[in-house]
Amino acid sequence: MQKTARKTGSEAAPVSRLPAHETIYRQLRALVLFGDLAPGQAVTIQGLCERLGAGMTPVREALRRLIAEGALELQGNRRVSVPLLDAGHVGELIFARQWLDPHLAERATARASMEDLRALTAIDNDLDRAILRGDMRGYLELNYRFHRRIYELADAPILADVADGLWLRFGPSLRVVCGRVGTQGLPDKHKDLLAAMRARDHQAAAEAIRADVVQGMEQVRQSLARAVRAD
Amino acid sequence: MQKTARKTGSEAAPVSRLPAHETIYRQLRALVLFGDLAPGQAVTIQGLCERLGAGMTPVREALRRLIAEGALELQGNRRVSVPLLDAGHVGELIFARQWLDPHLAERATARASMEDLRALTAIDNDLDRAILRGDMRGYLELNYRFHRRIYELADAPILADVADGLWLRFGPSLRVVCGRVGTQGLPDKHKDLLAAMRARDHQAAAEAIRADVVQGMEQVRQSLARAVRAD
DNA sequence: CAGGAATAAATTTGATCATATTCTGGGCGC
DNA sequence: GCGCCCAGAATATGATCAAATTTATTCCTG
Repeated sequence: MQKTARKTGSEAAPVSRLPAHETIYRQLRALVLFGDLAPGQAVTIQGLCERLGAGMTPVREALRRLIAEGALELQGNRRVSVPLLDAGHVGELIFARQWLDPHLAERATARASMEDLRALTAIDNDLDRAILRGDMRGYLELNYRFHRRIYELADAPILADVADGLWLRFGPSLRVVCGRVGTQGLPDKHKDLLAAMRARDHQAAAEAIRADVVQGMEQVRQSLARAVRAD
Repeated sequence: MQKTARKTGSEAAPVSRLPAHETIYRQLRALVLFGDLAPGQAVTIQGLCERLGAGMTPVREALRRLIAEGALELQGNRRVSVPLLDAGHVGELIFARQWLDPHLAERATARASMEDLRALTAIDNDLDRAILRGDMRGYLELNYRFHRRIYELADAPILADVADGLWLRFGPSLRVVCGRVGTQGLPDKHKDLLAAMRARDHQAAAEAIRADVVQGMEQVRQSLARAVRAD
């Protein structure tokens, strides 16, 4: 996906060659995905222009993109905000991921090279360290990268796109859960998944990822129900 | 061009107050969905500005949105084109719809009012007339509206969004199929589905929609394989 | 006279455009 | 064939216009 096709051997400035709307998009996406923007929070175009130090055209384009992906929503009249999920929405996300993630994990199990598995294991080890460190942001990023890597390995671009889009929808709420529970309370099934992938056991891989997804998403659902009750 | 609304006391123009980027998006979306743009065809911003009689900022925003939804793709350099599907992509779409559409149909069956069912039946009757008339564009639009209505009735906004996004991806190719086969060669299972929904038979509704989806998508896959062979 | 609701000014924010700048790709001369 | 240059297209800016929310005022009622 790197479009830094220079014919010169050394690339001194690979990042500045990216269009501004692309870099803005990535920054904004990270802001949503890792919870720097809270659910329900309103975002303004001009506020983002100042915050990210950019003109308004690139910001507007990035916003349209995020809105189309469901990461942001425009409420009634032209205002943009981070979506607030209710129990029904989380139920939809659970249903979707419970079907999508196992399928992609099966495909990834069939296709992953030893090198891929090593890289995946390395991410998971970093993830464990982030948990022990109590580094919530690191946990969120590495957990995302772990699942994202599996999507990429599945070699199914459309389904991977869909799965990736789902992450953008519950990212902000996941951050809220971590804020309540702490990183300790979020065990995962990554070890089971990695073992199954190494053994090329499709069935076990699908079951491991299903358990991981359900566990994490149910925690989001319950945390959300608790928030409503406390309201 | 629709700026006919004055700020005079009487509010006579409720609809024309839509932003330009929104109307541009809808026009462009229809262009993609109903095959006025062929797969592989390149689109230029300035060309669209002239074609739709709009400034370039709204066009750019609409394009970003369509690209994010997978309806268009930007190839390495900054050119934008209608995606060309291969067999693998169609396989992914079949897999996704085979799971998503039955689920949404089940939910719609549980929730649809008699009024909803009458409206759905009316759409299907119009669809039949379009087929008899040999009106391909009408067929494509009404078939889409039929399925789209079911998504809406399911009361699952996120899953409906995902399903809707899938349509944007195979819309152009569906048009190509119709161009080869003609409207006669595309029977559907809508009658079975409507009967099942009237009887509130979830199981039968899911099965009917599954058959409809598989039948239609397999035709796309085969037509596409034939195109490759002829290439 | 006080409280409140409706209305009108003001400010904030979004939408659009015209234009300047940068980048890509192709043609021409060497 | 290789490199330079030019046309065309995309990107990005800031100004300007319009809409919506907020704030302030006023008038009516109890």
